[in-house]
Parts: sequence; C-alpha cells; structure tokens
Amino acid sequence: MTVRTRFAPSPTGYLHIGGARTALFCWLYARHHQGQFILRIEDTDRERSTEAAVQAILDGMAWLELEADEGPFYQTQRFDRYREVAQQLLKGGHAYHCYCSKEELEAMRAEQMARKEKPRYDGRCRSRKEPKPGVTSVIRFKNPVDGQTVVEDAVKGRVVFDNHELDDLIIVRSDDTPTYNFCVVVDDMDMRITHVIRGDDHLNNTPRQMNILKALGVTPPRYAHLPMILGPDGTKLSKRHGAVSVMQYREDGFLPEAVINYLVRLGWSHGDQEVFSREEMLKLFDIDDVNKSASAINPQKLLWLNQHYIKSGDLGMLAAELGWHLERLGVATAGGPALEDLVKAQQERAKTLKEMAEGSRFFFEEIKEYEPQAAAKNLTKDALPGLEALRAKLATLPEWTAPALHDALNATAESLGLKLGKLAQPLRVAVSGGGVSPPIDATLALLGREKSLARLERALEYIHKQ
RNA sequence: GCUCCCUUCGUCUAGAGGCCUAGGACGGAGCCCUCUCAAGGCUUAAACACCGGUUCGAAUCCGGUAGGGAGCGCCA
Repeated sequence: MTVRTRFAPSPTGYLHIGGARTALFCWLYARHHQGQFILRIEDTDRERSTEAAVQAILDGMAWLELEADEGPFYQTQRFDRYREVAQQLLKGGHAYHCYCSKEELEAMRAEQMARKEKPRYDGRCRSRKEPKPGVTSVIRFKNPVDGQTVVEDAVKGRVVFDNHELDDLIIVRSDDTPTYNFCVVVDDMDMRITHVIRGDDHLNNTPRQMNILKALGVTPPRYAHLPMILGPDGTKLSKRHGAVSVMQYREDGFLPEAVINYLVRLGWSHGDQEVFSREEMLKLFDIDDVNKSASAINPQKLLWLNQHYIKSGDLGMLAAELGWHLERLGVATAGGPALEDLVKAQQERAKTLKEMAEGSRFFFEEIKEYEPQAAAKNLTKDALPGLEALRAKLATLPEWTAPALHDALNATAESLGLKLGKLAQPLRVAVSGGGVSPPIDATLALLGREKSLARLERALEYIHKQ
C-alpha cells in the first residue's frame, strides 16, 4: 500500500511556523516512503476563509519547496459529496435529525456545567420519529454509547477513549453545510489517506472521526499527532512572537534551507545531528523518532543555522537573494561590485541576508554621514599621517587587487612604525562610513580604486576641517 | 468541572535497566587568533519536576502528586 499523507490547513491566516512544520513532516513522511503528499484547503468556514490566505499558504509552501503531489483540493467544492455521505449515514441509521434550538442546547450545557459534568449533547432527538414543525434540523452522527475507541498513535502511543465520553456531533448544519469533523472524515476516506499527521490539538477529535469512518465501513488511517510548537517564552504561539508568517522569515533574511532545517529538529532528531540537507532528511526521517512533548522556538538557533547556510550556500543563490534584499532596501546595485563577490566577502559576517544587505549599502551608495562614534574615534588628527601616507601609496598602486592592497597597507604601516590596526580602522571608516566591514583589503578591492580614493580624500578633508 | 496529552541543562535534544560521576547543539562565560565585525579553535558553567514502588541496579518500568497544555461549538 502506498503511503498517502495530507496537509489540511484552513485558510484563515498565513502559513505559520507550526503549520509549516506539520506540512514538512507530512511531506517528509510521504516522500520517504515513496508515497504521495496531498494538499487540501479546509475552507468550510466561509466567514473566515479568504482567497489571500489561500495564496499565502501556497506561497509559503512554495518558498519552503514543499511540493504537493495532489491538490490543492477545496472543501467548498465538495459540498455535494458531503451531503451524499450524510444521507448514507442517515439511511444506515448512523445519523439522525436533531431539532434542538441553540438556546435549548446552551441551557443544557449550562446545567451540565453547574453539575460539574462535561458539557455534551444528551441525545434527546435520537429516538424522535417526526420532524418538529417550523424548525430546520441539523444532522447528528449517532456515536456508539458504550465500548472504547482506541487510537494507536504513531507518536503518542496507545490512547484509549470511552465512547460514552463522546457525544453525537453535528455533521450537517441547519443551513445544510457540513461541519469540519465530518468533511475531514469524508475527505480522508475519498482521498485514500493512509497516514494522518497533524497537530496534537486534534487528538481529542480522533475517536469521533474514527467512529464515523467505522460507521461508513472504512478502516481508519494511521494517526500521528505532533506536539505543539510554542513561542520563545514557552507560551502558545501568537502574533506577539514576531514572525508568525513563514514568508516573514524570508523578509527577515532567512533562507528556506535554514527554516526547514530548524523546523525538522523541532520534535524530531537523529542522534546528535543538527545539520541536515534535504536529501538527508528524506533518507533519515521517520515518524517513530518524533517527540511527544511540545517545543519552544529558539530564534538564536535559527539564526545560527541561517548563518551556517549563508556560509556554505551556493554563491549564485545567495547573490540572487542578496539582490532581492538590496532591492527591498531601495539600493540600486548597478555600478557596484558583483553580488557574488560581495557575498564571498560578507558571508562569514552575516546572520541574515537582510543584515548582509544592510551592511553592504556603502558599496553602492555614497556615504551620507560617518557613524558618529566610529568617526570620533578614528577620523582624528592622529590618523592624518597614516591616511596621508596611504593616499600617496594607493594613488600609484599598479594593481588594485586585494593581495596588492594587503601588501601596500602592510608596507605603509611598517614604514610608519604603526600596527596595521592603526591604519586599517581609520581607512575603514573613511571608505565604509562606519567601523564594520569585510577585511579592509577586500573592501577596497570591491569598492574599486576610484571610489576608494575619492572617499579617502573626503575623509582627509573632514579631518582637516576639525 | 470532565476527558485526553505532556514533563532530561535557559532552549532544541541524545538516552529504549547497568556503557550516565547524563552526551551533543544553540545561547552564556573565559581564553586563543585578529585590521573592525565576524568566522574559527580551545576551555567552562548549566538538567533527569517531586514522592513512593519494582529490581542486585532506574533518567529509563509501575503508581501517585505537582506543574504545564489541548479538547469539551450549528469554529476549524
């Protein structure tokens, strides 16, 4: 039997980090077993579902390269099918019409709560033969009243529910639209899903879904309930925790490889290994190695992984992504250094591409003003002799390359009896405007002779004016 | 309230009765390297929630307690 998994988000918001992890595990599990990964949009809540959210989910998955083998399927396009199955249950005596009003149900729940009981529908319409005049009914599933339903969960283990804890849930509303738990069951059945991998907030729904499946004469799929992902403070993930949308991570300068690698290690491990290529994940991932307990997001570790992929990533890819970020910052890259060369110079000193872009502005734009602290410390009269000597030396440098510049700087420092730092740092401020840049020889080489000398000249003027 | 789930360093985790004076990673601290920032190298602090039981022996098995979480909708 080929494995078929599905990711079934409801389009009421962006693809957040928890959803992305669920999608990743579904995708990994299916691909690991040469099976299919299906995308299904659960948009039965027409009030809250939006087209923009559907697109956001698709975009997020595309960015993370979690490609679906089938779908997206939309539940709103399958309403006829759900009604058909509801009729089937009705005919088979597994479902019935309920005429209770919302007020009546609320009163019942209130009473039960007052008695410290679990609020549940008491099945009062189960035996009703005749319709109640003037009331449009809902359809309820007739849940078994005794016995147990056992979920053999791939991550949580054996979980037993007493059937009498489960009440008769509504499967079709009074406006004739199907409800979530029912759509899921019909879809998982029709789409021949073999493994339902989802968040453990659904664990309590599972016995209900299994019972409906059994009433339909279908063997339930295997279930795997993934633990939740928490915010950095250990509380439930929310907007307050910053980048909730996966696409926000791109905007913040993260690489999809890093996000995926980070997510795969949240709740899953393979010994002590921390870094996984996509191929390794596919080869090594197994649902048996998934943890039972919730895990908190650690932004520092994500940053570390991102830096790792920036340091080791493909230059062309990194250059393209850096270009995207520079563009977002409004930096025109024409006339500046080649982006691949820039990446080479910057990749060891940036945790995100956004940071790299921000630290690279001076290669493309003129310096508007010096960073006050860096200037106060380095662009002083004390620095004048060194900078002037450099001006003379660099103006006549036959070859404007990093090694040649390196030699020239060392020679100048030596002739003046200075440590290289005394020369390099003022020069760095002169050409970059601040105290941080790639190694000074590489910086000058990337900037080019003309710009470097002009900026050195400007710094000298700046010092003279003091 | 009821049902279900969870509990190893700050965080992610290894650990499936003796290999554990509990390992790795991120972050922290310190040192080295160094033209800045980084990167890199080395060193270091830091955890089995608690209480009982089983066993020659428990982080690992069992029971309970405490603490977290989820569900209990004509939401998904």
